[in-house]
Amino acid sequence: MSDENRNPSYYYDPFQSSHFSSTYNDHPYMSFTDCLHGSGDYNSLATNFGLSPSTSEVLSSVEYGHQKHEMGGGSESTNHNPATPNSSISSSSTEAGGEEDSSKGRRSETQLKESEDGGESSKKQSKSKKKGEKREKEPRFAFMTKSEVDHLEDGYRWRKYGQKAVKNSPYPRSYYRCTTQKCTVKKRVERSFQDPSIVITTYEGQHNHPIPATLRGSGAGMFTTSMFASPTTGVPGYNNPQEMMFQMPHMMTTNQAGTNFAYNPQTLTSTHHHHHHQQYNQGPPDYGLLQDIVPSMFFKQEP
DNA sequence: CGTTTTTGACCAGCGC
DNA sequence: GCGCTGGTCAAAAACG
Repeated sequence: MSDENRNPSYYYDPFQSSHFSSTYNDHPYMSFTDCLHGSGDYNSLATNFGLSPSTSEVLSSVEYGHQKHEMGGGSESTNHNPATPNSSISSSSTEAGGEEDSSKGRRSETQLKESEDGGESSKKQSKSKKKGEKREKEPRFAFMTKSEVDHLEDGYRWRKYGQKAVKNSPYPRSYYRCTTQKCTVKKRVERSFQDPSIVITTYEGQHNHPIPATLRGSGAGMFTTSMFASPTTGVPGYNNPQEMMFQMPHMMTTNQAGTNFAYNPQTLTSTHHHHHHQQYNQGPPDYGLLQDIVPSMFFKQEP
């Protein structure tokens, strides 16, 4: 049931409201139209990105788990004039229940606390990781999308392994896992508790396998993206979600030829062009959609 | 019949 | 230590 209600709403809401306030757990959250916690890795990110647009529009995204860039000067004065008045989303955000949560300036330690079993309890069959080997905190990446469907289609196969209710939110959060056995990538999907039209997708980990050739020429998953190297320079300690946000795009931050705000869906289909043998993380990778999408919302201003 | 979803139980971390 | 919250497991159900 539930066919793919592709409801591509092209809404662009670059930092409109700037008061980021909540902190979900330790994950920095953003306000309505802004962003929220993020995670994931570049590969998956890009890959996933490739398909998101087809289903809906990405509003913003965040990534952390790698090195930290100090953007400084972020300044919360996001009064950057919404270039697009259509940001209907934000309009409602004005009140939307007036829930801004306690904007506790708590520092968000973006750490994936996943400690494994503490001590060998009696049970604990599955997961034979008892070697004191801690779970590695893999990078995560999250982005917001305006979509009617919770689960966005990407080129990968996911198996839902859990669902939990989100506090203060009528919408539950779903946990997915890549069906590929070697793949440890997890995906978390939830709908914004303030803007039901927005879904928040969070990827965690990186795919160690190619995208299943399930979708035939549908325009999904064409990014093999092995670009972007992951420096992993220690764990970041963001203080403000803002910082985090600006950080995420650091991959394309390099300069992005001029922050073009054009997020043409067509880019999607015309991405497979450069098919050389250079599959290394180095070199000028084609950012593909990322270039179109991300920058538009992340670079509201220039340093 | 294999696979995915559903769903409650379970577990780990944090705050009190 | 207890209770809350978030995340995962796993058995059964649902799905193809």
